[in-house]
Amino acid sequence: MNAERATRRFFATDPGSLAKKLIGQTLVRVLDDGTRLAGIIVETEAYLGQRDKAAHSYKLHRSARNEPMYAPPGTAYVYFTYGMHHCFNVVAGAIDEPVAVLIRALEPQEGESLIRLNRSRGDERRRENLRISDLCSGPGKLCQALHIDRSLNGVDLAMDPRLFILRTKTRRVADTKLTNTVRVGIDSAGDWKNRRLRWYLTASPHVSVRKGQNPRRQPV
DNA sequence: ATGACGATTTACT
DNA sequence: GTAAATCGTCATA
Repeated sequence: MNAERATRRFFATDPGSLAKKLIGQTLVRVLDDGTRLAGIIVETEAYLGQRDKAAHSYKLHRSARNEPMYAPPGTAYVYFTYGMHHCFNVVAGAIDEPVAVLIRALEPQEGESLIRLNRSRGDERRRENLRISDLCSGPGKLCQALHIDRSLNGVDLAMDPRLFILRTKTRRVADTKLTNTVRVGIDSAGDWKNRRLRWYLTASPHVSVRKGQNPRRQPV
């Protein structure tokens, strides 16, 4: 209802603002066979570029890996980490300004059965036991769930048929429904690890980690 | 050429 | 709580 594909203009803002705007919007992945997988974005983190010690683009570092961060806003930056996981970012700001928003968690919306299969690694027992809140509750999990890998690195989210953001124009999640806290997994970022550049939908059970709470012990 | 490490996830003690 | 899995990237030589 009243949903439109996000255009370049939507992404052309500072990463903190985009991180907040993205909460509540829908991430859509269309597979080559036309299958559609989607989820509502419930958790994001902003990476501020040149001055941000936790960003891949700290001090304007530029390499083959993070090249998409220098591309126009609305570009996908997908990278491979820990030898086994992918992370998906939305490039923000302006061209040659390497800032981005990491998408950290989704509430599954379309294609749950295939998402469940993607997350089960061929283990039927595991597929049955996965809770809905385990499907996309982390940056690596949601990439595995929606088949997002380096083949989508650098694509234009405003134009590419395989990956885009569906934006509900008349709705926007109120700040009062969001928790704003420190980013996850950036322990070596010095004082930047204390900056509150992470946002999540406070009431959502699909968030990756909560302050002082082990996600594995969350009730169904 | 080599070694350390990572914007993570999972299983296990 | 701790540790393993697993490999591309980066800094150093």
